[in-house]
Parts: sequence; C-alpha cells; structure tokens
Amino acid sequence: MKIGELSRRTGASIRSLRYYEAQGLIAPLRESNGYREYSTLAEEQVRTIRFYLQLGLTTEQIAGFLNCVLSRPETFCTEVLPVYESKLADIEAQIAQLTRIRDNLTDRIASFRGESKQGEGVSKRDESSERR
Amino acid sequence: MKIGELSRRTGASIRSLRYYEAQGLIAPLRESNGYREYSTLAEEQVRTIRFYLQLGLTTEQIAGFLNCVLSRPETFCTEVLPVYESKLADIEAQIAQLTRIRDNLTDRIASFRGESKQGEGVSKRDESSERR
DNA sequence: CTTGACCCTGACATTAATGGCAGGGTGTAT
DNA sequence: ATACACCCTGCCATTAATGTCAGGGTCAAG
Repeated sequence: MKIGELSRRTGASIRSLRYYEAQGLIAPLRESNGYREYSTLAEEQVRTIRFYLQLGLTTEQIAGFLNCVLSRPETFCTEVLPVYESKLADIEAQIAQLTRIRDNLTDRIASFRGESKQGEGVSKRDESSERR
Repeated sequence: MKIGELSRRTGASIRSLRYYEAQGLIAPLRESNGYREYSTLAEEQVRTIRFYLQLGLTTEQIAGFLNCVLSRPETFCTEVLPVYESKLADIEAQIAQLTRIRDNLTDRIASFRGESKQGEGVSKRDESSERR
C-alpha cells in the first residue's frame, strides 16, 4: 500500500508518516520508482505509534520499545515501564503546577466578584508558584 | 538605575528585561550614551510582570492591563477578569487532559505489576485520549 | 501528448520566552 | 593608555510534531 492509502486508513497525515520514518519508527520498502510501499502490518504499527504519542511520549521514547510491543504484550517489554514511570512523574508535576495556578486564578477571580467589601489578598501578590 | 542592577534586584535576566521592553511592557528612559535608565518604580513593575507570567499569561495579555493594575487594585481593572477567565478555562482543559493521560499511565503501570495472572485490558489499546 | 492524481525531497514556519554569541561602544580606575 | 566591567544592537538557537510550500518525477486514462 502506498503512503496516501496508509494516511487515509490511519488518519495520520502523509507528512507525519514520513516523519515517523525519519525518526526510525517505521521502515517501508521502496519501489523502483522511489515510492514507499507499506506492508499491511504498517497500519497497526502506525496506530500504535499514534497511541503512544497521545500518551505524550516522544518518538525517541517510542522507538525504544516499539519493536518489542509490536511483537508481544506490552507487559513483556521491560523497556516500557521506566518510560511510563518517568512520564507519569512528569505529568504529575505538571498537574500539580497547573493546579496551583488554577487555584490562584480561581481566588483572584473570586475577589473580583466580592471586591465590594475588603481588599485582603487582592493587591498583594502571591509569590508561591514557579515555572520551568 | 541601569539594566544590570534592575536584573540583580528582580531576578529577571538582562535579556528578559530587554524583551519586556520590546513587548511594550516597560519603557525605560535612555541616557545620552544609549544606556537604559530605569526609575525606581521599574522594580515593582518587573516583579508584577513576572508574577503574571508565572500565572501563564502572555506578554501580550499582560500588556493589555499592566498600566491599569500598576496604578490601582487589580479588581478595578475590567480588562483583567476576562483574561483570567479564559486562562482558567485553558488550564482546566489542560488539567483534564493530563488527568486522562495520568490515569491511563497509572493503569498501564499497574498492569505491569499484576501481569502474572490474566491479560485483560493490557494488550488492547484505549483510544480515548486526545491531544492539542 | 496532455491531464490529473499520485509520489518524491528539501526547506521553512509554527510558539513564546529566554539563552547566548558576535561585534562594538562607554566609563572608570590604575 | 590599558584593563575591566558595564552597556548596546542584531541575530540565531531552543522543542517536537506537524503544516505547507516549491520544484520536480510517475503513471494511467483520455
């Protein structure tokens, strides 16, 4: 199957499919005219790649275990767990950070609604949050 | 005060101070030799800018209400509230998205620990999350 | 032979704030 | 005058996946 069809079948843009190849995630054959020829396995492979991308993993991380998870259940691939764990730590840190900001914003929005009375906690800034 | 001193006092890099100026957030005078001369008010101004940046606002958004909040309590500046509200919506969407991913990761990590028994929910992917 | 639907590579743009360099001027103390 | 600590502008880089050109082949149908 050629790249256009694979794109239609998987929802990945042609541009993305070429990018996955450049990142070493998929290696289609080439016809004599230079066109990429994808096997039928490619379809699942691309869906798998996209799934891991949705989890927020990078193509580099995915490349580290893709071959393994394509050939057996994920839990048999020892390379996967550390990636998940480090990603989870990332995400939790981000959530914590965003939650801090959200609470700060919520407070400040609330002080707009009830600003008619006192001025406590409104004009003085909260130096607690931090970024990157 | 010159830019180096302001940088030391506020913790903002010289590079950042020049950037804030380019974005219209602060307008120091110029000495005859071309050096920026900051008033003593600049120190609080920069801290205020940094505070809003920490809240995740962009320099453009900050520019929209900085003059106002520097001269009176935040709650008197009507330009501020809509920015807060839209940022809050942003943040909440991001938190929701990250939470979905986190739960997915947590599940998958858990299936590594308990993989000795059955294979339910392990090899089949979850197509529920989404990104950007 | 021309049209049109494919395919190819290579390159630049995107986002936002910041870091860092090159090349050069200023000012003060020795 | 020479060193040294400042300051200036302008420019490129950063991140990661994707979009989007330009300029060019391939191939089947008409």
